Amino acid sequence: MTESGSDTWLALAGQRLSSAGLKAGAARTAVIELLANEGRCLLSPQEIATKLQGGSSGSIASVYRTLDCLHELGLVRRLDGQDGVARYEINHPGHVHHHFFNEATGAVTPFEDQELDQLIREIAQRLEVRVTSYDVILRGVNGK
Amino acid sequence: MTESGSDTWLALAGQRLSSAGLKAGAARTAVIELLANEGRCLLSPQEIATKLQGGSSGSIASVYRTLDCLHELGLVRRLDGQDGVARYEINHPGHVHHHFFNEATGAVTPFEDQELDQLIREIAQRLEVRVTSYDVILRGVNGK
DNA sequence: TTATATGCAAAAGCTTTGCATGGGT
DNA sequence: ACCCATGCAAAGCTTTTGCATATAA
Repeated sequence: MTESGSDTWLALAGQRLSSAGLKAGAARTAVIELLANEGRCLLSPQEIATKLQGGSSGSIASVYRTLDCLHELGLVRRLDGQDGVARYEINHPGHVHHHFFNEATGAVTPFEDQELDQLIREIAQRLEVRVTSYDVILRGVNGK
Repeated sequence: MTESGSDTWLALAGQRLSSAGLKAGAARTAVIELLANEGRCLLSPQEIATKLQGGSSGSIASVYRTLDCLHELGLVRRLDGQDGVARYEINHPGHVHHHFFNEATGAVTPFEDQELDQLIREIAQRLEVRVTSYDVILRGVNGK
């Protein structure tokens, strides 16, 4: 049985965190495990904190600190929503997806498109820049 | 002499605002004229307010209200930055551009790519959605 | 004259930070 | 032992809102 995406991400996270000289505390571990399980698409810090409220660990401050840290290490992607709330999702190397926001319902639909990713690489070449991250955000409504 | 882009936008803005039953006050007029002159690429509300401080009109509240209003009418585009600040630029119909953020310097480079815009239309079709707005955000550094 | 616009100040959020305590290695 | 992590509460920010006044049409 091949290793699941979550497991590889979890392993990568543990590796990078210890490489950075960081120690595994209860709150950060809880956030990371939550992300590994259900962090595939855009969770807000508040949502994460709420989901963690069952356990004894995971103050809102630690959630923010953990997300900051993971973002700096390239372990999560961050999207800043129009509602002034930042949302995060795990960053799977070589497995990018993008987002369609339904403005009528608020629903978010992730999608992939290799052609799009390829074209962006070409654009980066043309601009003579090295792109370390990118987002494609579509907004609209269903139908047609 | 052909009408400049700013003038067409200014005309369109006046038209849509009055169609919406809104009245032309000093503060909003000042913001709109500023945008027409130098609102091609990503200004923050604070920057706009500062540029307006010379005149007697343009409190920060009115700047926010004006931008909100223009955004609802589709007259400006809005991008939410990673620093928690929303930035606006005039929305030229049929003249989309996107943004490269240099993470080292903070500089923003706008770019256009018709192939990209076309591909996004195709993706919208595939997803069976009607896209009313979209952003492509590149981040990275110069070189290579 | 009536509905909208404006400015000020207060309020509302989200996010960050200081500090004392607890925990990993 | 030493350094990092955590929680709480306070502070910092951007943005929104209430309200009285001024102004466009």
